[in-house]
Amino acid sequence: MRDDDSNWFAKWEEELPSPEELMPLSQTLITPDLERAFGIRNPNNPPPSAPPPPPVPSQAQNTPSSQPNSSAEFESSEMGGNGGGSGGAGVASGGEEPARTLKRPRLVWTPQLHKRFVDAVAHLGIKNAVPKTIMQLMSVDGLTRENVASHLQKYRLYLKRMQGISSGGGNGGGSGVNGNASMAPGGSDHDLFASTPVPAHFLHPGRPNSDHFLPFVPVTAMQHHHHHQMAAVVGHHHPHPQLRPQFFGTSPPNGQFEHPFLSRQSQQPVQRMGTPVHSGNPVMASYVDDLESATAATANGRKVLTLFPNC
DNA sequence: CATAGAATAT
DNA sequence: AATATTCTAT
Repeated sequence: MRDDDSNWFAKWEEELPSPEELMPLSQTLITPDLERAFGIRNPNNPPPSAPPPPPVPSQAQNTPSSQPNSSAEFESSEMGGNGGGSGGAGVASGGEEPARTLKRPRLVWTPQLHKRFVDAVAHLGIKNAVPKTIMQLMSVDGLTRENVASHLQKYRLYLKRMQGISSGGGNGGGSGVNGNASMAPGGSDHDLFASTPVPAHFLHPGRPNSDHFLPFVPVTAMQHHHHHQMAAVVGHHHPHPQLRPQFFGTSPPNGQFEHPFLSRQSQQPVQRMGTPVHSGNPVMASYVDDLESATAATANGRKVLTLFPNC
């Protein structure tokens, strides 16, 4: 009589690991608005018709005022009970913040994004589930290793907590929002983590098992029509040459197929945005920061970037 | 030197 | 509380 939790589990697994479904994990954090604002385009998400050239001030050297204001076009996603909302668009204005050292808004992990995260981890296996790999597998443009690492850290704590209590976590259902706040002693990420079921192997430390599923499928599909904006965020501010998993599939010029995740991407000075900040550092390309569809309200002046509205 | 992980800061 | 940033170990 205690196997009722195996249900949601199986269900979850069923719809989860479809490599083919996962492969095209190419979501972008950059919203169309952002693309327009920056004059950048997503090779994956080319607009059907040529959009009118927005009065983009073209990159102006390092003008601090180049702060992309958040012109958030709220998706008007109806959320249950959201009263209020973000009504006003805060035109930040004001002062010119030193755009130098642009700081990117905090990434908001939505259930969808988290799902991708968990899926990636599940496919990689705990052993290979390291930030970098996860990040690559997720293929979420804009997502950084640091973002994933931070989330991973917290996720691990969550898992530990669950192991401690062994009771579940069940939520599952999954259908949408659930006002379930369930257990978790002293926990708090309920809603988020609980939204996504946890793979069994995660809870079992010692498990000789395991091969998970197949290795991977040769990524070839990348042009699928799926307008699903995943999330948007990020910029960069660190002297860390981040790689940009934008085009993964496509036959490698090497003629050799390699696992996308294992592929050594090293640092590719991919300069793709229309922000040729030539302030002296050709490698420093800060980009994207703005938000759209946001429900995140500001809390304190801290600009928050929110991901997709809801599922 | 780069990355993972924990610790710490915001 | 949720993320980011920093520090340390590998």
